[in-house]
Amino acid sequence: MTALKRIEREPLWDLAHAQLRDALLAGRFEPGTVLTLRSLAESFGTSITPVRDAVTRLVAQGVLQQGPRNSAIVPHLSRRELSDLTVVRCALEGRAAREAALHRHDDATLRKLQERLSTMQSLIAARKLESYLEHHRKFHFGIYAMSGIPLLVETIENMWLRCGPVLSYVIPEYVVLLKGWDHHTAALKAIVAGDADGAEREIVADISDAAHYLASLADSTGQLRRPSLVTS
Amino acid sequence: MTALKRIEREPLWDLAHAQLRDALLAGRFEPGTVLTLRSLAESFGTSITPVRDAVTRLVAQGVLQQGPRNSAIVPHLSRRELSDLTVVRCALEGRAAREAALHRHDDATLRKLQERLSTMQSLIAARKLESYLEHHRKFHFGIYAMSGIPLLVETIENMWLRCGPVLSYVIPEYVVLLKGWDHHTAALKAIVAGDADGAEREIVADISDAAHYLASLADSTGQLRRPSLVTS
DNA sequence: CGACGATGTTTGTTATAACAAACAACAAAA
DNA sequence: TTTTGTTGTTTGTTATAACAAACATCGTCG
Repeated sequence: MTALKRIEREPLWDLAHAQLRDALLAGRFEPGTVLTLRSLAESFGTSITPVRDAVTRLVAQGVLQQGPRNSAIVPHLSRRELSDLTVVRCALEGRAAREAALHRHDDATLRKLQERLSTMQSLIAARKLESYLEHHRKFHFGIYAMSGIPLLVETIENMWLRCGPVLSYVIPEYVVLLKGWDHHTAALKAIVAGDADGAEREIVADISDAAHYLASLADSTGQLRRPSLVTS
Repeated sequence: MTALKRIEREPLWDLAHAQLRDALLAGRFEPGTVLTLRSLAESFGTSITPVRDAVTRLVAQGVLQQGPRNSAIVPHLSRRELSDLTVVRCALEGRAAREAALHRHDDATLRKLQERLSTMQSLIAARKLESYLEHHRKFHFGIYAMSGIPLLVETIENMWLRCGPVLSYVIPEYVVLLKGWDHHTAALKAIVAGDADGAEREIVADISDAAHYLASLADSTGQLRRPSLVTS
């Protein structure tokens, strides 16, 4: 058999899962929207079976909330839930930064992160905020990957998914207002220096500051909503 | 409307999910076993559709590992994975204990935990180790619930599910060998006293000690296996 | 005797239909 | 006008069948 094909084709529900996940993370669904299986199936051009698998998986991950009749609704994020999320994220991501600082790393990976950091700063200066988000995410997870603990990275990713929409439409204006990159450079510097306490402190400060800014935007009911949403 | 019926009937896949979850946690499946949808469906007396939902959910939670052809296999736990699990658990559960110590609590809940603690000690003395496990779990989660952060409790529960089988057949003989209840009483005492540092330290020590004991039981390949399993 | 290939079986994937519960709309009665 | 009962629609749930890929079995050829 000459076939080295290694087909490794992905199932339909995996595609649906990825698409839904990205849409949620990008904030393309209004919080409170009920996602019906048949409408999703129609938009994907498949049967309801694959989208049911995808939605089941997303609900299990906590990305989607399950409504009254086991319907999947894209979750609102209250100030309280954001606060809880912040506690868990600080524990997890702070620990990841600490573990990263305790290891010795290749120069290549360190240089890559530093390059990303400088491109992030130039993106801020140029007000290219759409592409900043992606770099922001990759910088954080680049640090977390340096912990060498896949389970930790996976759990952190789960938490990001839960607060994804809120981050997506608030971080850009936050980062241009504040001096947010401060903690990023400090954290990376601490990791390079092997300063575990400093790395954890800076990452926790980065998360806490952003969360504090977000919490100040909540309305009277404690709900966090998209501030402007200038739909093109 | 006289109807107070509150039907609240659970779907079949929810029952299958709960049964599988409990079986995993109790260690009734040998690690490495492939769970086929049709055989599970037959044992549950249902179609494959509900069990597919349940398995999908368990895989999404990381409780089950997905094998080569997207088949679900009950995961082996290597020494390395146990180590990673321990890091995450310490970060999470230590934080939960810390948060619990920072709050003021009802006397009722505190007394309930203390009662559970004394029954645990008497169970150890009487060598009733099967029922000890359940109390052990409820004591820990009783503390974590006192953090007042449901997301934190939920995430911790997820981690317990991942190492469930190993704990189930090792903890009993561990707890009778060592003076394991020491950390439990110390942690609860610290929480009552509002000593956040002490509460975190004791819970972390409890987890670390048990993990260290488990790691010493790994075979040459780094796999953790059921030590004796005296099947009745 | 050993290796290669055909064939049947197993197993996850997907589509479809039938079903039940919940919601919405409308009409009729108090 | 308000309330109530009925009906039609929506939507998640479950079963079943068809399908494709992977694995096992076994026969045939070298």
